Amino acid sequence: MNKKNLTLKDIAALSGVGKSTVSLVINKSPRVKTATRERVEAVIREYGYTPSLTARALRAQREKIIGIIMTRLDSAAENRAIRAILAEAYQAGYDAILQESMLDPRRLEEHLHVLESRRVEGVILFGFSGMDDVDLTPWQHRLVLIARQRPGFASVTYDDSGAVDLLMARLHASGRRNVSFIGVDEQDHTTGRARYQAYLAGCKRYGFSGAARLGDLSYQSGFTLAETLLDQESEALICATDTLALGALKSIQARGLQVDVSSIGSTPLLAFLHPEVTSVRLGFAKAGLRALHMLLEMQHDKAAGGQLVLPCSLED
Amino acid sequence: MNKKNLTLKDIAALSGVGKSTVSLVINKSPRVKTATRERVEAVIREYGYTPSLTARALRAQREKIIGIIMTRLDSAAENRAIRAILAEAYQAGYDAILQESMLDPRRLEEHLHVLESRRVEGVILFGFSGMDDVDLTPWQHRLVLIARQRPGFASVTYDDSGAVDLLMARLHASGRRNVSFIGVDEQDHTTGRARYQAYLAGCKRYGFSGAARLGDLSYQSGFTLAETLLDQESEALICATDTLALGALKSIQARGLQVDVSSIGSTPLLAFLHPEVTSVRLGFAKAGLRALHMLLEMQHDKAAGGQLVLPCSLED
DNA sequence: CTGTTAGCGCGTTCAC
DNA sequence: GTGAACGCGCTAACAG
Repeated sequence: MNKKNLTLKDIAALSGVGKSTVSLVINKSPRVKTATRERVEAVIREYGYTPSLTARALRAQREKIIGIIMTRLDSAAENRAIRAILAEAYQAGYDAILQESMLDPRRLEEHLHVLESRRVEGVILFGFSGMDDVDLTPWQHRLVLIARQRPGFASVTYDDSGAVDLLMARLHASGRRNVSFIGVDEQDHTTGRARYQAYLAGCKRYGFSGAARLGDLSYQSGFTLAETLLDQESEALICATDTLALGALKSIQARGLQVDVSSIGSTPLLAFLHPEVTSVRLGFAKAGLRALHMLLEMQHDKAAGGQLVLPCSLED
Repeated sequence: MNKKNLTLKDIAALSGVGKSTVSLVINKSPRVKTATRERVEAVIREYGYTPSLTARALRAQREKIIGIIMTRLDSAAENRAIRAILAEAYQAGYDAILQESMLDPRRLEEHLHVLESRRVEGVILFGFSGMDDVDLTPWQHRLVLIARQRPGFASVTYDDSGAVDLLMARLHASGRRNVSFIGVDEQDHTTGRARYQAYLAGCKRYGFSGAARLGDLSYQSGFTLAETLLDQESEALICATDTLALGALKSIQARGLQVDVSSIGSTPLLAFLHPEVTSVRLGFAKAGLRALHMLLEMQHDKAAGGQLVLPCSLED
């Protein structure tokens, strides 16, 4: 009853041919007589045989698997990137092993080790601040970083300062003078420092007044910071992420303030709850796609890769 | 330079012993002289050798991999379950291949086929309405369904009607008489029909008046339905999911209605944005955990499994 | 041109 | 502590 997994050899016996003939049939080699092919195919269908990718991988010295290490499963941004990656990888015949680093370098190391054991062909790694000490050298030519750069490594990054610039320019154009900012601690080099510094630079350039507060990535943080940062005088607020914006907007709404809020991420949820908010699209899905493409190219050409900075945009 | 993957054989040669000795060392067999063991271990460390799980799996006839097929990567509920599963699976030495069905039975079939090729040990499948025609027989003893039952299959389901009952009882206790409902089309048997029917039954039991509207799972739908369903007279509203509640609350807030809203899911986001809302915890994380445990037990004991219905709760 | 035999890839296991 | 067989599919070389 428990139809134990059939093997190529079994199929060969059942259809009265040699192992290799079955293999040829499976791999659609034209060098098999049609009659034979059909007989073998019939047997395969009848017994529901599926060749073992494990054996194939062993033989081919090549697992068609990639590892994806995200920081957090519930990051909306990474989610969108992953979705694009999974779909595309699937098309290319790859499967993905998913892991979560939880921003913990130790966990990252462990995960990389597992992926090494599995002989995955490549890794897509969502970078985070604490990972700078992790040695990625063994992966140099089969790893693509997302959201973070490292010399000598392929990467796809978002245009953090460009995104802030877009928002600042827009506020300048609409005549704002007072522009505040809610962001993330500068220990986070991208979402944190880069966006904050871009804000500071923009203030100088456009002559904006306004204050800034930095916290963590949670909406709670957005709320708390907004509470102390904003008052009746506040004209405009830029949030480093949509999540922060969601928190800040709660405070704004509760106090009935009139503030022009804009943020970065362009999450569907934010667009739904607060359509009046301008949010920059960083291109998460595209980032995932490009990262995967890079990775696949790097298989064939070690020189491929490079550091791609994705353009951001305001349009829908 | 390209330190190609070393094999057990290489290590054996480098340390001047036989393949099997290296294998014994790796597997911590006590039958190796300490001196030899240390020499081999030194070589392994020096060259950074990692045994191939692929080869091991082929030999052992057993891949320590499970497949997880979720409906949508961005489902907060599934996300929480997955997170629990990944962490626990990792502890047990398993890795997970993740796939997204997008509620499409065809995609589900394809994914199962891939998992079959990979010879995964088991599958955790997040059920959905359109999947009834998909033949799961070959997976009968190595698959656990979540959020959906099927005769003869192991499953972990949420207590849909129990959750609604909790909310209805609470409203009854606080003296409500007019209770409306926003749900999901009955084609969805669990989130849709079960919760809706529980609402109808509750109305009869407690003598509630109130109307209901069904739509899809989006917050847009929640909003739209609330717009037509609620008015100044509305006392209380039950939403089949937190997402719907989020949509409905937007309408409620915009119109300044006073409605006691409750829902099912207990998402952190909802708790943050609308702490006044009562939301039932269905136990997503626990569901994931239990599903994984079932699956692992089923490896050893075909008879394990069964249909577990998770209790829901109101407390934090 | 069609199909078979043999050996590989890599870690495990068992008899010697 | 070791060689050899094994698990499964691929493929070069070879026979009909």
